[in-house]
Amino acid sequence: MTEQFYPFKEIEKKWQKKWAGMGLFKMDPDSPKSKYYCLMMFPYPSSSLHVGHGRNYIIGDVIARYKIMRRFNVLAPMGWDAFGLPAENAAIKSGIHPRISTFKNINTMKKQLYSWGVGYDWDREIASCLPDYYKWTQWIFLQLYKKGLAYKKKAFVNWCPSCQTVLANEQVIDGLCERCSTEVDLRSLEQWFFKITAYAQRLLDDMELLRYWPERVKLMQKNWIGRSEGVEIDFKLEKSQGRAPAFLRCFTTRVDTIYGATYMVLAAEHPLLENLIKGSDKEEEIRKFITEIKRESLLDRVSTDTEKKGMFTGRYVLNPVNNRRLSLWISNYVLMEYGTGAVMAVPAHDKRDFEFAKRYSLPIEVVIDNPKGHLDPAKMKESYIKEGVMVNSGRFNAISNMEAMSRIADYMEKEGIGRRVTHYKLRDWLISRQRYWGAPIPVVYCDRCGIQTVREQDLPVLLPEGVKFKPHGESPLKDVKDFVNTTCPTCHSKARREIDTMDTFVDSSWYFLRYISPKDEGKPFDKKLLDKWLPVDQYIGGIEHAILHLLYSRFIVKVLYDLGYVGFKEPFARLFTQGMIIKDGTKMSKSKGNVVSPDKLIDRYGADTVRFYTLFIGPPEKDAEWNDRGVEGAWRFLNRAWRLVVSRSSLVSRDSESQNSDLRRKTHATIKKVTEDMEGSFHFNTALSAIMELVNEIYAVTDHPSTSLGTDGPSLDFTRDRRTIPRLHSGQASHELNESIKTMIILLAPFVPHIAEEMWERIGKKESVFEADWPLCDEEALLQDRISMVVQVNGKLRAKVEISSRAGEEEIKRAVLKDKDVNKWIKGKIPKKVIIVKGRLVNVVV
RNA sequence: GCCGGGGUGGCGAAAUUGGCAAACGCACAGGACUUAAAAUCCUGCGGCCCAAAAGGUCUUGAGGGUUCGAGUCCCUCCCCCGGCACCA
Repeated sequence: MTEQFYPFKEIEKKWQKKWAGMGLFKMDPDSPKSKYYCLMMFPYPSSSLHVGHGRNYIIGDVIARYKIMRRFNVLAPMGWDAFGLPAENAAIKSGIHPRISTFKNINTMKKQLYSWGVGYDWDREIASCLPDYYKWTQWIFLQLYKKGLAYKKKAFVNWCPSCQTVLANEQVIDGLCERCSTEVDLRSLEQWFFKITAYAQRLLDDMELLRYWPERVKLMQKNWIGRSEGVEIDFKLEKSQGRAPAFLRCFTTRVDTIYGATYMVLAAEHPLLENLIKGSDKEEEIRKFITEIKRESLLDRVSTDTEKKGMFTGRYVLNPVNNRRLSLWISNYVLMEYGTGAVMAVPAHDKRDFEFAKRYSLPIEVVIDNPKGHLDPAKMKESYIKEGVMVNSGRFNAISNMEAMSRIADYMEKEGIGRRVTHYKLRDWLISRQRYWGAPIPVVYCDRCGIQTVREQDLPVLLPEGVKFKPHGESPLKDVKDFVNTTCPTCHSKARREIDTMDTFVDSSWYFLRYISPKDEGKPFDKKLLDKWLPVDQYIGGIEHAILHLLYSRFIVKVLYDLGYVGFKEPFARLFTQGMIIKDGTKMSKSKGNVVSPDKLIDRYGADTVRFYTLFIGPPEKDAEWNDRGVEGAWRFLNRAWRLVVSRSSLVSRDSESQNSDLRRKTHATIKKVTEDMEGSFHFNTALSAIMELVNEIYAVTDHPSTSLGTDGPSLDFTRDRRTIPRLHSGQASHELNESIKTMIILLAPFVPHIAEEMWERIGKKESVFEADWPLCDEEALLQDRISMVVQVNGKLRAKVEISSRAGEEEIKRAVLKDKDVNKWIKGKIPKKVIIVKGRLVNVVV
């Protein structure tokens, strides 16, 4: 008895072994071919992968395999983002060291990747938790420190009470911890920062180099960096004396509205506030109010829904353009983190100022009038923030507010009352973590010499093994005496080590550089090699890293560029962000219990079926709903293609000339479509559809026992099986049929590599299908003698006309106007116009 | 609130970028093969009118517009998803 279905188990094992043996994914450093660096975001080693994760690796594998077939020298490495909280949290519960659980997980995941048929150059594997890797993470810290880009300061930082550590701004989502969704506190702590703000402008400017990044990712980064241009203006304090400041500086992007300022507001954290209220008769009351605001949670503080509360300080400032006296307020709606912590309030033209003014009955003055209807402050229901004409603004009246914006700024700079400045929302990157499972920050504190960095030759600062994991608000490393107690690298007297570890995003901000020389013990990377291999040609990963990882990596590479370590400004030339796999309406997660494990599916249908379905489910950049029935369809198709090959020796087309040329046309149209999808959009779903159409066509032009000769004809493996197989009357397969089957196999290879290899072998090929030439589309084959043109009458589809493909416009027109269906609709009227779209359509207008 | 991305059959989705809407697949229905089932092969499969066929007619979130022709372009509006958000 022959197999009921294609024997995927043997096939997959066989070819996975062969690829490893032949070094299909080994990058050849001496190859003369052009390089292609195909990179997938390295995963965090969690317990196991589900089919949603699989999508990422399968997409990358398809691209890598395609590029191998196109004769590129492909680098497709894999590694592990192996430091991080989940392993440490598990350790707290189970007592098992994070290193052990991490490597156990790595092993599981590696097996899964292998069983998917996903290939990598495993000789280049890295894990960020290994000393030979984090040594260089620490080295990068030292380079930033030397450049003044790593610094320690006391600041209000985000603290997650559950994770017991600080978090970067980027790791706080809606005031909650990105990891555990616990509400984040603000704490004043001394912490290490990377000065990413020094690169804000360049991170913006260099987006020009990111032509092949998704627009939305660039927009998200732009938004996050949040550049805004405006004017800083000094407002003199009325009756300033004693320790009270002489003036208050505020920032505005709407300097055109300055004549409409009716009060000023300070943030509760404003550093000059203390001296302003001292001695005021309501000092106590104000102080109480300030404390109250400061106690508001971060969440409330930054929410637009939070009620605006304010209190008058009893003081006044003077508007420098018109000397108007403005009352000075404190409110929760002004934040110290942005601008100067002081805002000139223009209720007529700012939503928040309007709300506040209404609540505290502060004056509203219109200075930009609506050209569509005069604004009356007494009747306004909301602020007017659109463009308009300047009014009540002294010498700037009657011009457009857009023009006034630059003219007022000019005037202020000339008079020395204000100057143009640019602000960014981007904050410096807080990299200290009070946790164990991370790279130690290579810093030593000496009572005599102060902060000292560890010397490069003393790296790595090893993470000690014997540690109590339970967090207590400070790094668990604090309790490891052998670790903490050290000597000062400068004066050799007793000193203490920094006990915080680095944010794991530091590890992942440079890993793609290490793949180029992963075993180099003397340096983190080799500039010459790096400049050859970078930037990454294709980076593939999830959209969730649009800001965090992708922004940090860009920053670190720019720093390394400035230091002369690398010769490129951007790490990733092309970025592809794949969509999530959804199940039952939400993304797969263990806690929701909706994960689909690939292992069972691979066991039942084989890796190729799972790959096929994952790729066929929809365009890879979009989210897609997983449907187990769809897997069945992929399985059916692969068997259908398989039967074509195993019965091929007895397969012949019906002997018609025209069918042969139809088949050849379909074959070459498929080559064209698949190649376009591979080179352009990565829309593998349509590429696979096209191959399915080709298979359908092959079936259509061959005969089947059930419809023709029954049991006559050459016998073959499958005849005892009752299944219908395509087969011939007699004779041999036509050249066209052979070509189409061969083409089908090659085109399928990047997507379903195991079955493609086996089919390739079964049609008598000795070499691997990945060594075969990718077929070229013969444009000539696409041409047809006669084509069918669609005919519309007044834009409505009314007929189809068969005509020579070489027919000129006149000939087409004649043929169309002769057609009886067309005439039925023209009803003797004279055509006003006949529009001809060549090769496509004719529209007769009457 | 601002900025993106969407809305097409019962479902996943296609549509050479302004030219036959629904390719390809799933589900479903009918047929062939089978004692039977599974598998396989073939056929059908947006709505409405018509007994059926032929034919007609409507249909891409809603409404309007541009055009010989609109899923695709423009305007107004509704809904879903994502990002940012008292950012001055």
